[in-house]
Amino acid sequence: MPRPQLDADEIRNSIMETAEELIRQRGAVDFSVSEIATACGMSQSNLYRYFESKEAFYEAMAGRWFEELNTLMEETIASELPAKEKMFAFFANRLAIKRARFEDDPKLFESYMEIGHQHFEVVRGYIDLADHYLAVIVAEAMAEGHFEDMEIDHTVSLINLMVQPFCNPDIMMNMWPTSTDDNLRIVLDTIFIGLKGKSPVKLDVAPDLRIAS
Amino acid sequence: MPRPQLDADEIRNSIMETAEELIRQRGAVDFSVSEIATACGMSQSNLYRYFESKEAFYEAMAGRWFEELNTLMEETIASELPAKEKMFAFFANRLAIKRARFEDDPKLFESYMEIGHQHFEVVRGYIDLADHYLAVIVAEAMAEGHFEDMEIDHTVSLINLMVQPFCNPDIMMNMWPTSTDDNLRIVLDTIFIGLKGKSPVKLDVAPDLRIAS
Amino acid sequence: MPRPQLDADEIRNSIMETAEELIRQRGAVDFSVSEIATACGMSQSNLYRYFESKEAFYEAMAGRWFEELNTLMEETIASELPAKEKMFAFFANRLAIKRARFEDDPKLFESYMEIGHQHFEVVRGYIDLADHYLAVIVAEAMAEGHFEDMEIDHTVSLINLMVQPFCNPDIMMNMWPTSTDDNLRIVLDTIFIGLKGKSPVKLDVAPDLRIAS
Amino acid sequence: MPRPQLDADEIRNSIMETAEELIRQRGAVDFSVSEIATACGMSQSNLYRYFESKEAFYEAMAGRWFEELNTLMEETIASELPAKEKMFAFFANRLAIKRARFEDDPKLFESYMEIGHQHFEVVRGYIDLADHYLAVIVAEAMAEGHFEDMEIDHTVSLINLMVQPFCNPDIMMNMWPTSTDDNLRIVLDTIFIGLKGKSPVKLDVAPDLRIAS
DNA sequence: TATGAATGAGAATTCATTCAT
DNA sequence: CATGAATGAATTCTCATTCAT
Repeated sequence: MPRPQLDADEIRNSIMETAEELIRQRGAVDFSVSEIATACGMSQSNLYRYFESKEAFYEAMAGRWFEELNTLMEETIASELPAKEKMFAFFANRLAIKRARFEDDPKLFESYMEIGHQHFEVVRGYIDLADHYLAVIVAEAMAEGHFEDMEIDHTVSLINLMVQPFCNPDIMMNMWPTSTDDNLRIVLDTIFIGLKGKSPVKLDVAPDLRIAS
Repeated sequence: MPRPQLDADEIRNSIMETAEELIRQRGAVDFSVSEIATACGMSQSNLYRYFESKEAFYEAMAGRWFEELNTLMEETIASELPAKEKMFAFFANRLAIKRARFEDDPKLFESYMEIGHQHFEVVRGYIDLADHYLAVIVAEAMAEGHFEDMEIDHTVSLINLMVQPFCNPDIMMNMWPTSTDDNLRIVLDTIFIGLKGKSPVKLDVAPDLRIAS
Repeated sequence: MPRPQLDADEIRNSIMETAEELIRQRGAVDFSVSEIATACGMSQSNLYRYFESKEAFYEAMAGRWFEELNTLMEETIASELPAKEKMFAFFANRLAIKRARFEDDPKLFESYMEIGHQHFEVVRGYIDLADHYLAVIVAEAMAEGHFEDMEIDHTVSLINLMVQPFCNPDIMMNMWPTSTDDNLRIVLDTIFIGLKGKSPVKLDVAPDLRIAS
Repeated sequence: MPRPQLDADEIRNSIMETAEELIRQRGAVDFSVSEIATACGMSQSNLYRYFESKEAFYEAMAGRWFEELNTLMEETIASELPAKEKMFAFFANRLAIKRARFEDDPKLFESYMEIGHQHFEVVRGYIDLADHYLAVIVAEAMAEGHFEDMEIDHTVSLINLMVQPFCNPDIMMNMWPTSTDDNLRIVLDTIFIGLKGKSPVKLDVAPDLRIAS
């Protein structure tokens, strides 16, 4: 009578939780498989039952970071908001989560950043996905008459640039009090008002961060 | 007749230059002592004549990054400018150097960042020193009547916060076009005008980054 | 009511058949218990119900190779043929099987050779047994008047030597078209005619392989 | 004053000699780097100073086996003999060496065979080289009027086939007394006399091993 | 001053094997 | 009868570091 293998995922998760605990204590740099295994109270070899390789483990850890964010993005995209509100939600929802995480444990937050830097493919995947979704929203916005005379890719990349402080955790970490919902709204307002096809170039020169009261 | 030991320093330097070259080519992650040694055309063991350990080597590399910046800070501090101008110089001078370095070789710049992350004690030392110098300037400013009713530590940390985009290379790397002299001046103006003891708290909410055209 | 334990043997057999399939696909080198288990659609641990160890499994595989050959040898020995015919049958019967196997799947054949090399004890057992049987036949032949003045051991080993290309699969693999029934008969004829006690040494020089059209 | 690094090759050699000793004692299967290292009285890590990897070590061992044989082949090729004599020398010279080695230590011989099986690329290289040289000789023979109406590749492969028992150590090991100079000469005679373009196909069927008195 | 030689600790990974269920 | 979980020993390989010369 085979035991249910349902726990596999649970164990995987509990391993990752333990690993998080480890990270909380000693940072994310350079821990060895055996260290994690010990922390989990199991043998190295057994860890390999749950993660194909150390690399895979790190990927899973990175994935874990993005799980909730991904769900949120998808939900936002699926919602029926008008384009501008959808875009706001798109950024604000995720901002809220990141902020919460940071406030919960800044050091852990930073450690996840580090993992992200070291396993950038995973991050890159998330970024690409987010870019894709943003493009979808921008397309909707265009259908509603916004961003006239602009090309969609150009628009997406400009928005991405201006919105960095509310997206990019590296920056957020350093500019914490600035990365607020309020400022996000101001930036998006500016974008929706100001971004037209006439003078896209000016923006590279102009104050791309006219973040205001 | 023992030659002056100055050679040692020269060699140390040339090693570090070679290492920089290496980093330029292949990033800063994970190079081994033997790799550096080979690049320098010497034996691993000989490297140990010049650096006590790999750790020490990295520290020296990190220190190297700050050398010029440190000198500049000291010179600025020693100068006879009025407090506000001194503070501007204090930040602008270093900003100029960092900008130059970044423009010279962005990848190398990033690699140094990485080294900095991994050997944060060195960075921390520099930051603490900069904080100290900033405190000195703030004290001078106070003596001149600025920042009335503010405590010095609080003032220093608030200034630090607002001035991040012109200081913190991690942020600079991401917000390159924004981290300009002009914007720096605007920020400092704002600080000198706005920073008074009455409502320090407001700043967390208020536009801490009124960076303008 | 315990079912007859015969099942066990059946399963053992089906495992080995699956293993053979595996070998057909990817050679015999270095497969792991878990690989076999997966191929058999069962757990590693369950394999241990049927084979005490990996070693035992390989032994069984090697044994499998010899099973049919062993039976054949025994039958031939038990038969009532005159010694010379019996000896011919002794070699020709097995040659036929090996040839059939080789022609059926040369790669599998080679893989079994490999297993044989790596688990030579099993092979050795078979060889010793064959030697023993050959000795029996030689004894019968002597009783019939052949090989006069020869010592039985010497005779056996000389015959063995000359008969290698029809016995030793390593050689057969390389000299396939030569290892025919016809040539076998010629060799045996030569042996029965030529092998007398007077000048056993001559054979080292003389035509030990007068294999002819 | 740097110590001479001349010894590197010597050490490499002495390691291989020790390894040979090891092989003599316990066969060639599956020894680990650490086992060799221990036998050599050095640390595993130090072995890596002399061989880039275990694979490289095995390759060197295999290469070692062929060194002398390669030299001999080259010398023979360079010699001024008539084609037929050159071909005889080509095979006989190497046969002599292999025979000597076998007689010196049959078990070691067998172990080298095993290494060869497991690192066939090296062996393959040698075989290809030998094929190439044989082709050169055959070309010379053709220039002298032999093998008329035959294609060179076909001729080479036919010769290779017939000459196996004097070339292929796997076979030699099993047919030791047969793989003599005398028989080699007979085979080559047969080849030079019999191998003509008229009926190349017949040979596959016909007595390719008419090794005679 | 500089070298080559050598090492020991530790890395990831694999695998045969055991055992409670 | 069969499973999944777990392990421990082994393997190859890397690397910072030391030391006699």
